[in-house]
Parts: sequence; C-alpha cells; structure tokens
Amino acid sequence: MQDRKTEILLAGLQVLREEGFAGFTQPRIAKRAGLRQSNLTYYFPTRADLLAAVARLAIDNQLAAVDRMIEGGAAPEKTSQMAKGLVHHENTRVLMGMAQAADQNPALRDLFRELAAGIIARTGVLLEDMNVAPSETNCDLIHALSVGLSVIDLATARPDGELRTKTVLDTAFSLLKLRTANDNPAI
Amino acid sequence: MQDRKTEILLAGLQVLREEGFAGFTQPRIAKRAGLRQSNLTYYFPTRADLLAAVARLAIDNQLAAVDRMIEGGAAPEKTSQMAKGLVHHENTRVLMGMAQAADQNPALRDLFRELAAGIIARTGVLLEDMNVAPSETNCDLIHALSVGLSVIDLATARPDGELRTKTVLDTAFSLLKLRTANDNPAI
DNA sequence: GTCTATAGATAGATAGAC
DNA sequence: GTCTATCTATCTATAGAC
Repeated sequence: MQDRKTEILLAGLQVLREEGFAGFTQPRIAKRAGLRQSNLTYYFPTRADLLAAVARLAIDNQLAAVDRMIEGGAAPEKTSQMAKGLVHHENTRVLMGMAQAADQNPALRDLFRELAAGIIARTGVLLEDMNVAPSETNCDLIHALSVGLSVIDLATARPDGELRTKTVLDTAFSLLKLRTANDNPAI
Repeated sequence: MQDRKTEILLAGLQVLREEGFAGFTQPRIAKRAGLRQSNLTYYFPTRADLLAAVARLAIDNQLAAVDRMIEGGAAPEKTSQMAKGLVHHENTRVLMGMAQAADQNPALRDLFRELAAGIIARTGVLLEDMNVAPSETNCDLIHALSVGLSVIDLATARPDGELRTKTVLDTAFSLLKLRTANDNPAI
C-alpha cells in the first residue's frame, strides 16, 4: 500500500484517463481514492494543485512509455507499436486534458512544454535508429503527426483507426528516409 | 439583427472560441446573447442540444475557411496561410472542444467525422493543386499533421510557434512532392 | 409562443473538530 | 497531522407566469 498522497494522484490520473478533463473533479477523484472531497483538499488545497501534480505524474509515465517503445523491438515493428500507443484513447484523454489546462494556466503550460520537449528529444533518438536525420523540423513533424493522429482517432473512433494510423506513420517515415537517401546518395 | 436562435448560436460559438470547452456553459452563453439562462433553455432545451447546434455551425464555418484558403493565393503562399490558420488558437479551442465532446457523445462523434471527412476531401484538392498524389493516406497525413500542429501550438504557446508550424508544413509538402517526382520521373 | 422564478444537482473551498 | 461538516458558488433543468 502506498501513502495517501500517491493514492490520490493515481486516482486523479485514472479519472483523467477514463473520463477526460471534464471529469477531473475533486468529488470524483476523492471517491475513487476512498476519501471525502473535503479531506482531499488537505493533501491538495486547490484543484489546480492537484491537477499540476497529476500532470507531473502523467508526464513521467508518458515519457517512460515512449522510452520503452524506442528501446523495444526491431525497426519494422516500431510503427505498429507507435500506432497502438497513439490509438490508446486513455493516453489521448490525458494529452488533451493537459493541452486544455495548459491553454488556461501558465504553470501547466510549462509542464506541457516539458512533455513536448521530452517527446521531441526521444523522437530524435528514434529517427537516428531509423537512419533519418534527427533535425528539429523532422522531430517536430513526427511529434505533431503523432498528436494529430491520436486526437483524430479519439474523436472519430473509426473501426479501422489503428490501421489507418499505422499507414500514415509508415508513409511519413518512408518519406523521411527517402529524402535522407536523396540528400546522401552514398548511403 | 438576426433571430434569437442565431444570436444564441453565435454567442455559444464565441464562448467556445474564447474560453474553450470548459467555458461552454448555459449561463455564460446566455449572458453573452443577452438573455437569461432559463430563457435560453426554451430555444435549446438541453446543453447537448445547444452543443450540437453550435458544432454544426462551427463545422460549416471551418470548412468555409478551408475553402477560402485553398482558393486564394499562389502555391508558395499556401503554407503561410495554413500555418496562420493553425496557430489561430480560437480555431483550435473549437476543434478540441468538438473532439472532447465527440469522445463522450455519439451524436457529436458523427459531426466530428463529418468535419474530418470534409477537411480530408479538401486536402485532396489542395494536394492536386500542388501536384501531389491526393491519396487517402497523403490526405490523412496532412490532416493529422495540421491537427497536431495546432494542438501543440495552443498548449505550448511558443513565441516562434507560427514559424515552426510553417517550417514543418513546408517540409511535409516538399517530402510529398519529392516522392511524387520519384514515382513519376517524367514529370 | 416567449420568458422567468425556482428547484435540484454538483463543484470547490474553508473553518474547525479530533 | 489528519479528517469532516458546512458554506458558497455555479451549473442544468423544469414548472409555470405572461
């Protein structure tokens, strides 16, 4: 068993995953953590405090997941793993919640920037693994593409979403490789 | 002056633009439209009714804006226009609100799909204008990239966001052109 | 048909008990 | 230090007045 504060954070993250930002309320989180809302405010005085702490946890989790994705498996399977992660709607709800919070709260904006910077840095490693130039623009491209694919899949919930996501990823990586080959004919 | 219902819809869309989905409440919309919340429910009995009607308006507006973007200006300026549209945070708030609503409400999911299909179809026209194959995957790629770029710019609010967005767009289009050239060396 | 007063539900925060 | 009862604010929906 963990300490109370950690339990609350895990409950908050779970609510965000399942119900999205609109469901991120103190009563629901308290209920899931097994205490009263008025007790929850002892550990996190305001909703913003709680949100910031949950965002911090979410960032660490998300970056760790990306690390596992980069380390594991061979190159041809990478896009399958990526696609699977992107169409995992619980991740997307957290991402969108953080984006919405960042839009309204400068402190959370800093956290979102940290997440973005972490993802972009790891994207560079991934591109190197795939023999693609890890330029800032290439990293930005893959990052933005990933975010867009996950948001679209969440909102449309197409039955063929995962396949369609993987196809776009494969295309993007093959385009980047093509250009790298053109730029460096020797390779 | 327009009729009451239209005024309410415009007020609702404006609130969504400025405050995002979290601010989309009947009291705020009623206040902006100049009537009481309890009166607003006469025109739109439930919040969901109002949201669906505002989403319908937002879709029509957004697709019209894309049409103007496609029609206007020469090819080299297209990405500048696109980037400017994507970093317009009011648009992004509407998009994210619709995505969030679609995640929780099947009726709104259908509307979001309609928006996505409309954007994708228009992307095909844009790609043809640029001498790029308007395949489903290429359209999906540009669509997802656009969504991702706009969400990231909203959440990070980087000072160089518009430039960075434009750079990624330029790269994406040039990659697609490169492949089209490789596929069809005669061109 | 148009509008309002009011009820009912839920959220967030605080003072204070143990 | 830990927890709770309670207050206030805000939101949605309805019954009913004009």
